[in-house]
Amino acid sequence: MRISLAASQDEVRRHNLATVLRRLHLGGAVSRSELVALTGLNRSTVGALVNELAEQGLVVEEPGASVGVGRPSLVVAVQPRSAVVLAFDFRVDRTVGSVMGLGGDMIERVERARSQSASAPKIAIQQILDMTHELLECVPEETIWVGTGIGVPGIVNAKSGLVSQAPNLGWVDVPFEQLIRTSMQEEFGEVPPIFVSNDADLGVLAEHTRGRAVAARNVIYLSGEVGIGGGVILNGELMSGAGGFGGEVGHMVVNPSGTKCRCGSRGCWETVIGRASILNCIPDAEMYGEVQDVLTVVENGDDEVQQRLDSVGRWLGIGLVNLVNIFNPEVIVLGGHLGQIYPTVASSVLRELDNALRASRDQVTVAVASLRDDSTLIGASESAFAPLLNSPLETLNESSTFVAS
Amino acid sequence: MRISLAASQDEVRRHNLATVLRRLHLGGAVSRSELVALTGLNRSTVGALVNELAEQGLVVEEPGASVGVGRPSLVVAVQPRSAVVLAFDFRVDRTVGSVMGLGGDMIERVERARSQSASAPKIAIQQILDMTHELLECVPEETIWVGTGIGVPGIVNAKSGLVSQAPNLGWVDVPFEQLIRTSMQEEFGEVPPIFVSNDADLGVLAEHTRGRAVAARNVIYLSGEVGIGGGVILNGELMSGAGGFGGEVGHMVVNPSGTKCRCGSRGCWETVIGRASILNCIPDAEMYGEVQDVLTVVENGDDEVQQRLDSVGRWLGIGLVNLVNIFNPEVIVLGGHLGQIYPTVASSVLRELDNALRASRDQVTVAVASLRDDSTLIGASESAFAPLLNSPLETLNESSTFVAS
DNA sequence: CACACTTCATCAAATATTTGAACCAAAGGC
DNA sequence: GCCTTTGGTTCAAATATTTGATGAAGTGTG
Repeated sequence: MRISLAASQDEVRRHNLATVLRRLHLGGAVSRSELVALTGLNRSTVGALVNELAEQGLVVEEPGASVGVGRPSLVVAVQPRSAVVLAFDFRVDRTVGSVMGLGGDMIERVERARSQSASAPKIAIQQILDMTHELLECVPEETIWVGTGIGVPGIVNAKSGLVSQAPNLGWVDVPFEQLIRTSMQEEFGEVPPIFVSNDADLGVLAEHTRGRAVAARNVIYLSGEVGIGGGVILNGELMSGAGGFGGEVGHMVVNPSGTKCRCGSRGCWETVIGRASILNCIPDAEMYGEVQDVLTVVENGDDEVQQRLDSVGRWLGIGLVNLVNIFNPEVIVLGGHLGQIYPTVASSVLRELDNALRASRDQVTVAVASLRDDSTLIGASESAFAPLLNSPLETLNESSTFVAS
Repeated sequence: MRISLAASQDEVRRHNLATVLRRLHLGGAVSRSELVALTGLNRSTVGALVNELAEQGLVVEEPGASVGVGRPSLVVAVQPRSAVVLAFDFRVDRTVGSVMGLGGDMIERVERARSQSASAPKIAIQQILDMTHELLECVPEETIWVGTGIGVPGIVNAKSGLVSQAPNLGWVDVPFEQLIRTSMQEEFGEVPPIFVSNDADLGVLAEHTRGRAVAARNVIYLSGEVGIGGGVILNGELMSGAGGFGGEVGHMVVNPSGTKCRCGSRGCWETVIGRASILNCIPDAEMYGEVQDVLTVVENGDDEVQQRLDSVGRWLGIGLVNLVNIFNPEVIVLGGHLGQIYPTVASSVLRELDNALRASRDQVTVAVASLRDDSTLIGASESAFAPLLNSPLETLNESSTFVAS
């Protein structure tokens, strides 16, 4: 039987160091004395920890402005250019890439279109390599590259980096992480770890750490891209499931007598609230239209289209009832086209939501993603920062060879 | 913003002590050297930890049988009578109570029937008090009573012990924990902590710690009592949600055009796989029949009833598809009447289950609860042992006044 | 039956980390 | 200009794990 590993003394040090660095990365600059209050540690200990992080170049200390009587406390902040990650949001029609500094600074952001036919892994990887070159040039010297995070719209085993299924890309069992790693190694030599994850999982991570759901510990994020992806955070931790495939709420069956879904099942949620369902609200829009077109028509007072859109809203609500009953979350964050249409259909959604069990219904809020188009991108960067935030010294040591440019 | 509390040295000690005791409680007796291997700690450290637990009377050491060359290692085992908990499974038609010793020993088990009309909290509490008297008499002197766990078929906030809704009992917003505590205090003086939880949450806890799903870290338990309850363990931890109301999968809508559910919604899973759906497979059974009656009819070769039961099986499968897609669990454990009918309808269930996403489908196993009728009871005892297993010394100290009898 | 060999428990010393107190530095208030 | 308050620094004390040495308790072999 497995047993949670026992802790030793260096574990304590590592944990405390990680706690301090994570606080600075997520919450921004704070004074030393606030750190003392937040961590519950002794002044001396906090001092030692901050000094260690400062020696590593990860943080800087500056005299703070005096707020009242007494000696002003030193304000400690992360050094955004000390360690960076590369983040990619690999979408169906384009790839977005960025360099993010410690603390969440977006140092550079580039976007490259990609025709739907050019989704073959080989081409995809070449594109990412090109962008990597471009992005790394924006990083000052001496900066350490600690990792790369990539979001993919498909079913991904985050541990192995294997993309099991990505219907919108036409991928099946693509060992994406491995492919990227070998290509990068050919080009750059040894590279820091690469993390491939489901886009919605990264979306919820981002909205939880820097978006609409920072205050909540139980969050559901729904990505409306082409299909419907889902990411779930429970008790502050990303839900992954046995193989990292958890959270595929788009293929929750809400209407067993409904239309066939490409997953093989019938009446999946995706079939009634996916992008196509919204475009279908106006005639002939399915192939070329945009979600915004539908919203414009509604704004112009077309009652029939409004009613069709409300129907989508009702289905959205029906699925949300299930999620609320199952997860009892504090916040449900809607991204992509779901976030776009929500203001218009909110009343329909909320009316359905009242069918949820009262106790859970009372605790939940439905909201639109506040990071907008960058949820996945930011989540990707957070996933790549995770090792550094979990064990700063060790990760820095291992990554110290990856000095950018 | 919240921050995970930093660790100090005594935290380490507490954690290691807890690790060792938990291993002994869950996995039974092991030699000291095996503990060294399991925990990764040093021989000396393990020795010190075991000694401390032995001083507290929680464990005993005995010379082990020699298995090969070399000095035989001491075998360390829990002292089942050192610390006990009371566990109650509060059902619709009866209450089951037991005293459990450390290590999971069932020292005594009693059962009291209760007419459905006698479910008023006042009567319920009197029954529990009576049983408490009876159970405590079975405990040797000097034994420390560290807590009481109670499973209730309803929506419970485990933190506050408030039963928000328990339709089968007719309860709404009953502060069960508080009521029991005050009554117990009147009778016994100060008493150790009382934990009230949802019955299915305790079911999954039990099957995960001592039942069908010990090897898995992602488990779903479905209790088929009157309605359908659900308990979920993710990454080894019980999923609770924001208010402890999570896991109510019985009210997942699987058929929006279906029949009205008593929760107010329409087409909940409970309406198609609840006890009533099964009894409805044979005529006039709804009010007085037993699930076993239906199975007997099927065994006798009644094709029509078999087909009706298969239909229930299909609905079971449809809901499981959702759960598999959403949670990606390793094991789904069926309890209560769902466990009873499963052998008969397995093929129907599994056929539907093939509609789940392949990656998740391949990883999941459907099984019948191995603890049978005692899942909730055993889970209740584990919930009451939790504080002791998390911080042995502190809990023992606080509980030391509650010497049984 | 004695001796070598293996494995394990125990003890003292070493190491590492947090804690707490004393002391000093820096600001505001009177 | 002095006092009070707040906070950083330094150093000894306390505590937990690890290391290494030593002896104990078995098996196996000649």
